[in-house]
Amino acid sequence: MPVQNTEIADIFNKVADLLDIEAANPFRVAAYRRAARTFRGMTPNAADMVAEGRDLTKLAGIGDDLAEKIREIIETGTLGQLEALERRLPTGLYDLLRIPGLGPRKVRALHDQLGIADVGALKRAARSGDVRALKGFGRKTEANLLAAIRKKKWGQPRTPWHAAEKIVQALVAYLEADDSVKQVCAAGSFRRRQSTVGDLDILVTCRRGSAIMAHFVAYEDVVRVIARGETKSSVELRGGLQVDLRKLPQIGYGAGLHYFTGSKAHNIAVRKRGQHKGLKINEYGVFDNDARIAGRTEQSLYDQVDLPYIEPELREDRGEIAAADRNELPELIRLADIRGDLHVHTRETDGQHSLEEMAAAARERGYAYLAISNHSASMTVANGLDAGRLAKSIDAIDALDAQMDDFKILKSIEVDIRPDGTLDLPDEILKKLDLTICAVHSAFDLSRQKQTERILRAMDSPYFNILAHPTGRLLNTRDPYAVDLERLMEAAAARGCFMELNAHPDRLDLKALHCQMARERGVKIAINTDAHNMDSLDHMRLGIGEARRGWLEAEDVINTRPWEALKKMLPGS
DNA sequence: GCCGTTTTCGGCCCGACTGTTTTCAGTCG
Repeated sequence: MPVQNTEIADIFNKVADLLDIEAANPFRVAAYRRAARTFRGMTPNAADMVAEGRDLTKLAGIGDDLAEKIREIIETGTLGQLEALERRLPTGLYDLLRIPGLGPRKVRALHDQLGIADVGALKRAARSGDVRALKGFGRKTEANLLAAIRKKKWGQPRTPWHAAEKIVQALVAYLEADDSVKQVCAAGSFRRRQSTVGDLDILVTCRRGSAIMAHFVAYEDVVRVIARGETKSSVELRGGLQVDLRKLPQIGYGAGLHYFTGSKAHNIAVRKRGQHKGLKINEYGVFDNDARIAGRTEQSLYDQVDLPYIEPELREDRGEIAAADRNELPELIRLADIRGDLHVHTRETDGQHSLEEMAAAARERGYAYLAISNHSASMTVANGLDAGRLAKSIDAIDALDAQMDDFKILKSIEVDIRPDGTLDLPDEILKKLDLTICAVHSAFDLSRQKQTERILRAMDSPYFNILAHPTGRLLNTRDPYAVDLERLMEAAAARGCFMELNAHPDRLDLKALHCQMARERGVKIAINTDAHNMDSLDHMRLGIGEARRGWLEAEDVINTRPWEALKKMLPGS
């Protein structure tokens, strides 16, 4: 398998970490981190770009030197510079850097003066009181380090967006209950709708003399106050999530909201744009010399740098600023654009509710249609349907559908793609369906090439319509299987089939970056919930969030269309 | 190490809070 972009990013991040500890020029360190970020957020494979002879220095933050290092990584799988660094410094220092409160300077002091090379050694030194004796350290630092090690805080998994949303709702309601509070808003990666969030950034504006920080740290779920100041406080909640509260002046609310929404890369790009115009942009406003000229709203800030408003979901410095400059920002899809769900299960297999109940629940949500897509036979653990049971299910759907005049129930199946690339049910029964969802549920560990060929072969079937959860990832649980998505997308575009954005909170698969890739290649997406019960139909909004991060417009999504229009897009109709 | 609306050299985004400090470095976002 060719070297992946994420591997290049990892190597550059490691180089940056070790150079940082060696106290190299901080801008040199930043250059490696910026390059790492470029590769983590890029869809074309750098290895392919090199093979095609494309110029890597056209990429943001890549100059001659880094381009050469990228070529070395692609050819050898490693970087001599990193190996040299790792000969000088123990690799256990990577873990030390991840401990909150330890940055490159302190890690270096621990290593040089106490010979500490890993977390275990730090723990022993802190317990014996050696750490507090170092210049720049003290009793409190030592105690904080021990506490952090004990809680393994640095390895904590990120919180899924939907779990963060529950926490946000409760906390926002609590803050709003304080009479002095005027506005409350959750910013950060939560507002950008990232599928997982590392911490929460809550912003407030208050009346004069507010005691909001005291109110905040008194919240019942707070287990630890990390920092408490006039305008900023940080706490840890039960469950480990860190929440930062910032108090903003009303006059700079928009600038603060922009700043704390991020992403960091987007902010830097916008601020640089301001610099070119002689303006200073910070969390308090837009300043011309010392005069504030904008910042009450986000719009006023974008106005000053001659850009239209950019939706939070797009603020990743992945082309949105250039697109805004050309006035070519996408008009992002909204929940109200969705007309039906094409992937739900019933009690017939592993769902919790009946066909009638699921249809009624879909109708309640204002949908015009619902496709019943139960599992196929080889999913024995889910009581998958064989041809006989599917035929009966088809009759039941037809019977119920006949009773409805303003709602359509569609006959579908989530048919397994077998390891050899054949579909799990015969064509004779598949042809009786309105559409099919095709899915990989087994043999996740095939080589990248075999997995890709397996799915490509399945796509050859005239009854292949939608590829379900195309990478199989489960957030915080299972990595995506190895597959060449670019080839799959090219094939999907050529064969007129579609890819799913599975809105299940642990899947969100395709992820945003891949949605953007599909859009660029003209592959349309179906956003489906994979609901196994009525309530889960509401996961659609999670899918919409991910789709918006992936630049999708209503036009790019097939289930924004009336059924008659969608039907015409399916092969064979 | 990158990069150019003043630059091929000399800049590089910016501010709050903590802890260890008598005026600030380090960390964090």
